[in-house]
Amino acid sequence: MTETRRGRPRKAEVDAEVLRLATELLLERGYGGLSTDEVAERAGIAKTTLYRRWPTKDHLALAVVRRLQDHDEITDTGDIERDLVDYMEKIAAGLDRMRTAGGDPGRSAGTVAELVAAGARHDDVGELGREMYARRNALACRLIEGARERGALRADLDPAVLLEQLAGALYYRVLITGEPVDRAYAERLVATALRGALA
Amino acid sequence: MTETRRGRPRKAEVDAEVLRLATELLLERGYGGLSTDEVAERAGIAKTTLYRRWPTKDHLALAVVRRLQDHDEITDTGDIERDLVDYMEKIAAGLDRMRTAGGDPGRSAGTVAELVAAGARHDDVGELGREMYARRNALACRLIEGARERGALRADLDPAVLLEQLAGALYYRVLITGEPVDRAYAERLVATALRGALA
DNA sequence: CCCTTTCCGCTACCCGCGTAGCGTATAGGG
DNA sequence: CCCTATACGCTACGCGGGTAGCGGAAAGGG
Repeated sequence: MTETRRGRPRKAEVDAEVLRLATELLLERGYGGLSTDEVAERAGIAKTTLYRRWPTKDHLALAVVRRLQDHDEITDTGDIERDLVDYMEKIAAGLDRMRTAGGDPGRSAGTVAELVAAGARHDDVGELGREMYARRNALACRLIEGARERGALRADLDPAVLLEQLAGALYYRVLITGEPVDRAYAERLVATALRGALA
Repeated sequence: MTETRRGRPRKAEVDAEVLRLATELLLERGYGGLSTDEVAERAGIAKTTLYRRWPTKDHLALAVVRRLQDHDEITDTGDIERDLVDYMEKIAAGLDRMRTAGGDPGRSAGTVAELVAAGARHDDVGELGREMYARRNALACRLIEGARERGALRADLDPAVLLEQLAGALYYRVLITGEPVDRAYAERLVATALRGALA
């Protein structure tokens, strides 16, 4: 399984140090303030060395964000409404984690939007991003299916559609309208989705 | 009301011609393929003349898209479910209108994502974009409120939340998961949102 | 011990966005 | 008729992302 390494091995410290510096710049100054030239210079390496590891700035930025997001878990209390509200809040907190230093809470649109665009520019970046979502959504899907099996939710409910309604509304607010996402909104959102709109 | 113009007036044909060329490039090659240098050269004007009218490439691209999108109307048949499905399809069609030439239908993520990012980069671009959405959503809100007043929808329903659920799910698919949006999906989505998830 | 492979740092370069500064053209206002 | 404000075209430049090509360094394999 372990591929035999040929040729001169990479300096191991470089990856960690570059990610550290890139994280610092991204969180401090936002996506536009993250410069590959500056990261390379501060890390004391040649730009070409950086580009050998991350073929574009977009790849580097995604790597940074992945490290910031890899902590999510989902709690299952048996109260589906409460669990979904918690899940929404966790997503919002994750988005908030990549807002610019000094920026208003709930206003992380810049970096998120740039990453979405990055995913559209490079297939592999988009694929990696989608994997992040897929893993998280798989957990949430199980949550919903559990509730459905014990009779709390409609038998014909498609968990994916419900999740898209909920997470979609969140992202719509963050990316498009720019309105903040707080717990009060998460509660209204989940309540509306669960109870439906029909009289 | 009409401000008296001082100084040399702008050449009127330039605006139309630049928008024409920019539209062509944007639809043909996508956001990255739209180059201010090339537009200016093809239009036979100096780059500075272009930048006097649109202060950044992002502003120019938004102007192009606004022209492409200004046709939307909403039909009110009295059947709220059908009207909402139609509305979802109109949004999807609008997104599709700015996909790259030769690209798969439903795969307009690139340009849309870049525009969202552009809105985050420049406050005024974001504001203009939000105005586009606000106008369209105001119409849809009236549709929903009409249905609510005649008793078809819950009295305590917040129209804005319902709209965010629906449009949000659409954009979530287009921007994040990259899955296509067709009429079948619109129907499932609206049905789930209206009937709710609870058993 | 050489050979190949990969990495590294360096310099030099292209491209696209956006700006600065200049001389000139063209309008309205006194 | 001049004055001022604005537009225009031009050249030159700065910045950031990304690539090409070189000489040299560090590993494994025959």
